[in-house]
Amino acid sequence: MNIKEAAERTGLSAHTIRFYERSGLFPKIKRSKNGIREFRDSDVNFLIFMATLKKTGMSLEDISEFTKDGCILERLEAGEMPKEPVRNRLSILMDHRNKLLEQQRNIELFINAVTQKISFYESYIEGTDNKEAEDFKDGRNKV
Amino acid sequence: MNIKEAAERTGLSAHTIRFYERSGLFPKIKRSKNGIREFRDSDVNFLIFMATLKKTGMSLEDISEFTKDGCILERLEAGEMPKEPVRNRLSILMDHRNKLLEQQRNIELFINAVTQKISFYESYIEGTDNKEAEDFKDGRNKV
DNA sequence: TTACACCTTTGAGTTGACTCTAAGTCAAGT
DNA sequence: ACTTGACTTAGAGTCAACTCAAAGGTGTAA
Repeated sequence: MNIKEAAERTGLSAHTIRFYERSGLFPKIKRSKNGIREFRDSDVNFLIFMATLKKTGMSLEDISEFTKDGCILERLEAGEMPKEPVRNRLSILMDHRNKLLEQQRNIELFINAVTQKISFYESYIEGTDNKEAEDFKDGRNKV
Repeated sequence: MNIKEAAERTGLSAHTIRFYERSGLFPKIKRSKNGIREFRDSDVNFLIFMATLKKTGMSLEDISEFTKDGCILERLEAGEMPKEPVRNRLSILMDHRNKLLEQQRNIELFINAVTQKISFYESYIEGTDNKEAEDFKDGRNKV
């Protein structure tokens, strides 16, 4: 498929995909004889995974560290993959998973904080008294 | 307290705090007679709340929309706060909470995806067979 | 009094991540 | 043959969010 369809499927713009390739964020895409990129399903899946790494806060630099050894799976299946790059990927992914778990905890805490603030403002607008809101006003949250 | 201590307590740099004030991200901090910012605990709490909004993905622009009516609580207590700005804050917070809930769902999905990839790479390194890893290799994840 | 460690300002520089422009190629349709 | 709409490149431009620099003020301590 061409870059336009790949863009549609990944939710990235064609511009962005070219920019990513130039920046070494993923292995070079195969070209047709006139130099046009021909995306396979697996390329698109790779892009989608990268985009998800991105969405969950990984920097492009870290992503290119992750992808620098190219498409590992094909070589794994061919039995010609050294273990070192695989270990490298593994440690990047494990670090990222730890970050995600922390993010998950933070989000939960913050949802609670926001919910408290919401119920405080709500009770003000409704003119009702609200125990939670009163607690909230104890000076730790003068906003 | 001075800006240095406020920086330590909030985890922001003094530079960043000045930059935030300049950008209208929070109500101007009171100054001593020689123009030095004097932070109260409530200012620091406000900053921490803002920093958390930031950490959970709110843009500075949206944060300043949130804070543009200044320190509401003081005026609420004095009974001199119109309801409109409170409604405005409420709707910003509710939008943000929705985003957070979505983020929470996405992170969970992605933790699962990463965990699968991790167990695939692990089983490769250990040279063991792994049903999950085999499923994973079905062509949807050629990475 | 001199040194030091703070503080202040404005404006410029940096970084990351796009996003677009200009100038051009190529293939298919009318 | 010509138009249309894809594609290509290198390099420039944009935007958010800092981050720093220069030049100077203030207050305490030896």
